[in-house]
Amino acid sequence: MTHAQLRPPTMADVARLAGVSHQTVSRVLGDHPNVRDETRARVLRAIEEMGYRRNSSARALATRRTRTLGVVASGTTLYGPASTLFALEEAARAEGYLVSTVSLRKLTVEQLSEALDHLSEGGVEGVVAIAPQRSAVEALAELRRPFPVVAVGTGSGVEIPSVNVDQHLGARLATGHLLAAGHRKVWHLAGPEDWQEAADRTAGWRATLEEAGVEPPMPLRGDWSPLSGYRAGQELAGWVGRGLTAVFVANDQMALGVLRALREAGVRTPQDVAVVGFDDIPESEFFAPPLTTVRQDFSTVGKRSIALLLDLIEGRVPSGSPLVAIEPQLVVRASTFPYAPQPGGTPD
Amino acid sequence: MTHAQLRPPTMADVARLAGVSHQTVSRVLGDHPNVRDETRARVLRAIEEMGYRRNSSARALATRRTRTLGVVASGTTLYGPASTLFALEEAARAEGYLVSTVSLRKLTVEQLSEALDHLSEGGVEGVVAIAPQRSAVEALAELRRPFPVVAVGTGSGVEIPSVNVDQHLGARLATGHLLAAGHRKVWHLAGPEDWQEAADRTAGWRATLEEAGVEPPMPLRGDWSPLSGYRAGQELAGWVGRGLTAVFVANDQMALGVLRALREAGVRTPQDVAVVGFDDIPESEFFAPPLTTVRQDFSTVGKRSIALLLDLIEGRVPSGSPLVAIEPQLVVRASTFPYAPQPGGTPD
DNA sequence: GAGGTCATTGTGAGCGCTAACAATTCATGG
DNA sequence: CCATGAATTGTTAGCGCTCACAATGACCTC
Repeated sequence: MTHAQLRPPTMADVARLAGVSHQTVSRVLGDHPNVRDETRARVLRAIEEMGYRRNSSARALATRRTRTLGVVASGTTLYGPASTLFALEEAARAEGYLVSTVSLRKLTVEQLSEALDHLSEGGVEGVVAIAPQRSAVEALAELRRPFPVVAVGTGSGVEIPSVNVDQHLGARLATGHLLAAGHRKVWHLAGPEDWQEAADRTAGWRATLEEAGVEPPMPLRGDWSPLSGYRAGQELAGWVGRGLTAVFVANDQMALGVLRALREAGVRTPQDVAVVGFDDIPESEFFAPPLTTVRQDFSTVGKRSIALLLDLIEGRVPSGSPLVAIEPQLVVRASTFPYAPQPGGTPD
Repeated sequence: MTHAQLRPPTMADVARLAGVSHQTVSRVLGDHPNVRDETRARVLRAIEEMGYRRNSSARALATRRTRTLGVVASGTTLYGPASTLFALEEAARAEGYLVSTVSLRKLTVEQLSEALDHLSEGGVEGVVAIAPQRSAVEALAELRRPFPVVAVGTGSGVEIPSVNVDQHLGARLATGHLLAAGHRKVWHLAGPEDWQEAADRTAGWRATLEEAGVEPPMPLRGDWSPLSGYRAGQELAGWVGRGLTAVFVANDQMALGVLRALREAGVRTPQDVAVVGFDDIPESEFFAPPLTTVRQDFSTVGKRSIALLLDLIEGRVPSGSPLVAIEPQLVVRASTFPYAPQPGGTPD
């Protein structure tokens, strides 16, 4: 920088230095074709020399486009939401959009409403809501909002465009795997009642058992945390010897708690009881024993969500089906078979 | 909404409906004191009726303030960065700022530079960089940037204002705990060489041993992943019976891998070998056995970082010391003592 | 009742950019 | 050699808001 300035340089300053009009500078910056090479070079040199950066607010005002998207999420320190968030940001950036995030501790209607207001004040053109709680989605549908909203993980049957992993299928993979391994019945530790994904997993588990002609036992319920899994595991341990040989746990963290409870109760996994989780968090492979689980493709979720949102923003007809469902994948490890595959050898 | 409009309503539209000037509307929105109650009510009614929302770009252009902060981070699906990110966003929102995030897969100089450009295009007033790799911070210091930058987790001795958890102290707590428990020597599985936090933890471990008059053994090195911990654990298992009775592992995920490797080698924890981790991820309490570890207060990190950044942006003298160091806390569990505290009873 | 103060409201001028159109230059061919 | 049109550049008018200041009117003081 040649000299410090109080105000950052404007397009007009650059134009003056380059001996052109400000509009020509704008054209160079906008990659407009009709600019002579020599002129373009002169302008670029002036921009470089002054350290000029286009003022985004002025640009947004003139174009009526902020090129910013919003994301509302909760539980962002958990693997699933964090992965989704990451995938969303990456996909948005690839399209030239900036992402502003609001992370909530609890997904109440008020919090959600405040979050949307905050994002709206920030001028976002659209929002992706990672809102897996039914109440939240219903609230979302009611709220008056000046931009399109796409929901993630809300399941089907909602009035809002949404992108989902097929939880029902995931639960069928998990439950079917246990039945195929010879277990007569599969118990279930479900997630919180209000979560659509929890409900879908439970439904998939139930359907698989019923199709096999098995009466589903009463599912236990946790709150996704390892602690709630631990408590449920203590209860499950009481059923060993009375027909319990296999459990489908609605997420990996709770499965971790279940494994600990079983171990403490002297129940061996998988010899006495087989356990399947859901999510495939990075730790699962190193649990005691390594956990069979269901992997979700968050990267695809992110890409599809952003694509859908941009379609809505630009007024295009959505390119995919209105309700996107992404296939999950079963990852088999030692918690369901009496052998331990080598770490690092997990299928991708 | 009474009727759909092609263009969203402007301040002038609201003013017309309320029978005042646009400036009065602006005053109502800005909570300016000198507005008659009756007038304010009339304006608010008009705003409500038209569903008016202030245009953030125009406001930003006129005030020269976007009220947006940027965050650059990598490894955002890991517990530490995700927690920091969450804390940053929450703290910024409390101050009325929006946060735009760029999550990088790898923290190379190019990626970092692109990320800052992207945020700059988005008009951020300042950036927090979660950049724990030394090379990244050095690059950051070099880059020409039109806004202040605060680093997190870069350790001291950097030319950039930064906020850190005192890693050295954390390592001393961990190592000292093992020595106090009667272990003669403490082995160490370090994090990646380029990470300042890894280096600080190693230094703290080394210093503690040397002060106790113990020759530090050669540390092993991992990459934070459970898999690298597993491989290191296999090597460590070979030293059992040759003086190895305690290991300080630089993070919880690697500790998980170590625990599995020891278990598979028939080594009991903590009876044969005691293990301490670092981070206190939510799963640690449910490892086999529950892991003694060092907890970092990410919430404070977030608050201090935002406070520091805002000081810089507003040209204030930073209110705290220029280099903020936050105290970590030892959490003792079963992996270092032959008893298992009840889950849920962990100190906060 | 002239002059002063205060609270309240209005007016005009930008903020820095892009879009639309106008103006200029340049090459080309009849 | 000038008409014709394409390529290139400049001019003007906003985008919707806030800031500084001007104007208005109510109320007080002497």
